[in-house]
Amino acid sequence: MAKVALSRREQNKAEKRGRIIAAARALFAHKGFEATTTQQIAEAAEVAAGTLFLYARSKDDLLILVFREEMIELVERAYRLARREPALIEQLVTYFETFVAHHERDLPLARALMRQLAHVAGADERSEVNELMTNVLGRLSLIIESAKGRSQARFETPLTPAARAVFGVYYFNLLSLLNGYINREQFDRDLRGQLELVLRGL
Amino acid sequence: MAKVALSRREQNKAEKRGRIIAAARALFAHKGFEATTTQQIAEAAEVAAGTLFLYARSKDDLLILVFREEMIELVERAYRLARREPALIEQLVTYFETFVAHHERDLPLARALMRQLAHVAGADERSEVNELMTNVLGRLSLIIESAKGRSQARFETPLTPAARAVFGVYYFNLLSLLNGYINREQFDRDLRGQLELVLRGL
DNA sequence: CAATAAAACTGATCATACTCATATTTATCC
DNA sequence: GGATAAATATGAGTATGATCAGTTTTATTG
Repeated sequence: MAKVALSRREQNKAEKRGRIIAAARALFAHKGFEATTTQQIAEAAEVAAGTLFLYARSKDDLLILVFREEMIELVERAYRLARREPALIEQLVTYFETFVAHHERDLPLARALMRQLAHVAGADERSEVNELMTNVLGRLSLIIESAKGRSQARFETPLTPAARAVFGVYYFNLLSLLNGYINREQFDRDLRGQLELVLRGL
Repeated sequence: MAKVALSRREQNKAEKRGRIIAAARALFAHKGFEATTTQQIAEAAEVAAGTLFLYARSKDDLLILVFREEMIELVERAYRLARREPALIEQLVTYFETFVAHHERDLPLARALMRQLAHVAGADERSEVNELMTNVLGRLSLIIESAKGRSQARFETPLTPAARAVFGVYYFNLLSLLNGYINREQFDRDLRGQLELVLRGL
């Protein structure tokens, strides 16, 4: 921990930020995203209504604030679990299923979060989301790279495009799940089937 | 045209609907989606503020109203253009590039539209969006199926999963473009590279 | 055609995300 | 440590998407 010499100001800000995130997380989980008002979050965090918008550009932005650390841990865990699998297809399935299992705890909220991730507002938000995506795609690249060593992927396969293609497949299926076009069972089947297809080629 | 025997009521509704769509389209194009108020649309369409919400459940929903027919034609045109190509990879690239060329005329609006398509509100909207997606994916399936006949795709490749996988790849790249992570040139390169990858397998 | 019912429309009203002029708190300087 | 500047917080105010009780228009019935 390199948390030395936090000035009074920085302490207060960090503390307030923490209260806001905690309040937002609790209310979103309890009442849902739309049903939660920014007033309620402000009250629960014991800050004024306007203060909220010094820490998040918008209500939507609160979602990113709330989920950022959570997502970083999730990606880490998904990667750890995926690495234990011997076959590339299982690694990919495990990686993505770990995400979905997490999202399944609160599908409406995950839906709101995905909406926000897919519609970044400005430069600041873009770089935040980009950081997260880089993390997710980076792990995917590592998984694919290691599969090359086990002869489960061609050596010529470029890692970044491969990771992005595979993620695209996952993402579209996730949207189908979150928007109620398919259920979890179908999602599992579809994802696996499509990933197999991508590994083999059409 | 099977437009026989429109009752007075149906006539009025169709006319009003048309005015609302036209007004919304014009204002969105001219001032952008966020900067356009529902009041302005109502005024331009010469209906009361509340009437708007009898034709669209929400402001966001107006986007779907505005773009539905447009999208149907676009898919048709993209399919026609794609069929002229001899190679599967070129067919896919052409199909998707036709979409993007259309979206490029107004990127912010396309971004708003994609956001809405990815976040359907209720059952009615879901079926509307579903209809559109079925159309898009259906054409994709046809393209892939015909490639089987030319030995550019395996016979065993299941069409629907293949179409969905390929679309997923496109969709994720489209989001990157719309959110400003990449520019058009990069998009073109990335899309082609990733589609080639999916055709060959990893 | 008058009476009744059903559908469609209206616009004042409401709820709430977000702003901004003002006040308060914290840091800096001599 | 008092004065000044900078950063942060406040909450009343604003803009606007959405609602809904009341009105108007259209259809139906006898």
